[in-house]
Amino acid sequence: MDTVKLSELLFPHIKKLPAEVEADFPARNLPEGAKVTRLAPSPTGFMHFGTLFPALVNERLAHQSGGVFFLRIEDTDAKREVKGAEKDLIDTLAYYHIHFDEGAVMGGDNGAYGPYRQSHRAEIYQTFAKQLVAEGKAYPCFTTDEELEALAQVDKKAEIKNKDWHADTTEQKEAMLKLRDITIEEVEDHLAAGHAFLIRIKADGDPAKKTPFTDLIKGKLEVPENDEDFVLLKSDGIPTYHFAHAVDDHLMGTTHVIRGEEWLPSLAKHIMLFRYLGFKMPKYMHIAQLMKMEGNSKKKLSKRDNGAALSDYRVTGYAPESVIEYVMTLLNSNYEDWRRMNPTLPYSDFPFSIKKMSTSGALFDFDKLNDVSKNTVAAMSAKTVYDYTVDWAKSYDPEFAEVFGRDEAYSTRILSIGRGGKKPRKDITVWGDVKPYVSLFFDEYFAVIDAYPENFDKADVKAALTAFRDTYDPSVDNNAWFEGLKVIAESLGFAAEVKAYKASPEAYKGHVGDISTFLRIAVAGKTTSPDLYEIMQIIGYDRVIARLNAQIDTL
RNA sequence: GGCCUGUUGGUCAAGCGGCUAAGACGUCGCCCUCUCACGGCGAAAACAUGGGUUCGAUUCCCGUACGGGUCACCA
Repeated sequence: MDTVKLSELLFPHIKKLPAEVEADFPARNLPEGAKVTRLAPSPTGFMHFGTLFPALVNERLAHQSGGVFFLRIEDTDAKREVKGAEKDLIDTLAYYHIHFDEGAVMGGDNGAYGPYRQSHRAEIYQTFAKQLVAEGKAYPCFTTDEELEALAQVDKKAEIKNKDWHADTTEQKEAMLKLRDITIEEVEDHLAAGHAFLIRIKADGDPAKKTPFTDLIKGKLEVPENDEDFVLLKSDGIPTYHFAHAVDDHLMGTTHVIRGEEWLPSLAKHIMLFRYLGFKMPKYMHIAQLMKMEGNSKKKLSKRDNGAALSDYRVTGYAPESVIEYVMTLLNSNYEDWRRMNPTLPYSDFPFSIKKMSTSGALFDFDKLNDVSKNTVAAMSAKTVYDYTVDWAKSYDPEFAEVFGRDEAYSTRILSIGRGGKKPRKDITVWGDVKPYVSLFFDEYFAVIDAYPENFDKADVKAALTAFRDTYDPSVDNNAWFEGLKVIAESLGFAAEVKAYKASPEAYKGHVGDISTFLRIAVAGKTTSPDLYEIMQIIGYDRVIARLNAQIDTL
């Protein structure tokens, strides 16, 4: 068999030699230890939570080492491609502030190792495929799936669909092996008849033999050799994942391949490919999948699952920082300790360690995410929270966006209550929490929701509100203000100190805290609110008096 | 089913042959406190299982059980 002739027959249009292609992709000039990583998603669906894992690990490892992080779109399957998925991918990654040094950008490429969309690299793959055919390491296959299945008397598609796997029969194996025996004459006939063909690798492995392999996360593994003549080039001339991975990551100079552990079983194929092609293998890290609870068992978090779509987090109003922060806690077990020590540093200052990565899949935990988010938002400036909230509300609550965004200084002042310092308030988990929290500051939303406690005489409530109205001086400080409340309390037969009341409750009608509750209901509309003094300072004297009067009139 | 891989409290997770087996979230209790939100203290709660190896196993080895992944002209 003249394999060189065969390769010319199959790829007459490929004139370049592999060496010439190599010349177009020179080795990267990077300092010692710099890692080159990539995110290589396929545009077959919308970004989901799990995608953030490899994205962040790739990004951290590259940038932490002074290396390069690039985006490659693996659009090799036209059938499964989802319209808009690529845009969603690029937009979402930008929304989460995941920055690429090079790669696919909206409408084109940025970088010297492109094209970064695999659909645009057909000739590159074909150059290497041609070489493999010429070297007798790969061969054309004109047999269709249907013919193959008929030959082996199995319906592989049904098996896949029903998850009903059977060991390959000897008939199947023999049928597969026979495909290798195609002759030049047969190829010429097929080509003359215009038949489509695909390229298969001629596997020389023995699955009984194991190759030791070290994964940077999983540690030492045993990989059985590959004996499957898997497809390199599909009949449309576009490669499968395996072949594209080997060619691209070689040419693009990827030093570390970081991907989900679902790729582990394909490792044998990749080892074989790098060997056949004479490429040096990159280092591999297979990271565990994110799981969710389904009934009593863990399941892979898939695209359709509730909470899986990254866009959901945006809609619900989680800050991108919160989501990233949560992912970091899942990725590196010592991240939370570091965060406690460094509450204000950006997450990118964290010394990310491969060693601290979990080998098994974590279960998504909303409670934990919410807690992380609360802390993340609490550490933001009032201005940042304001900007995020208005921006979010514009899409999901336009009326509130208008009201809250009307006076930035005013709204920011509200958000400043209890912000900063050692023990900041943590009222906001998602942007949707802002509205109920701040509504009392806006006349369009203000309403007296809670009733006055029933164990008090309405007359006392009215007297307290009246006394406060008549003495309220917004110019005094918080302490003086509260002293004023105590005076009112005593004048109405309430204890000025809670302790005094508790010591002898029968001696008083109530205590100063009760007086403040009356006020709180009248001015804030409910029994729970941030610091009342601050509220009054912000809403202003006139509004305080108006609200008091409205209550005094109805009591 | 074959192959690969994993198993520490409800969840995440330290641990790397000798510990009263960290910590975080959640739950519960107490304290602080003019409400709320913080904050502080405390409680309940775990090494899947059976064999080895060893003076000694959560840690090393083998089996079992139970998870997970994968087995396409999908990635």
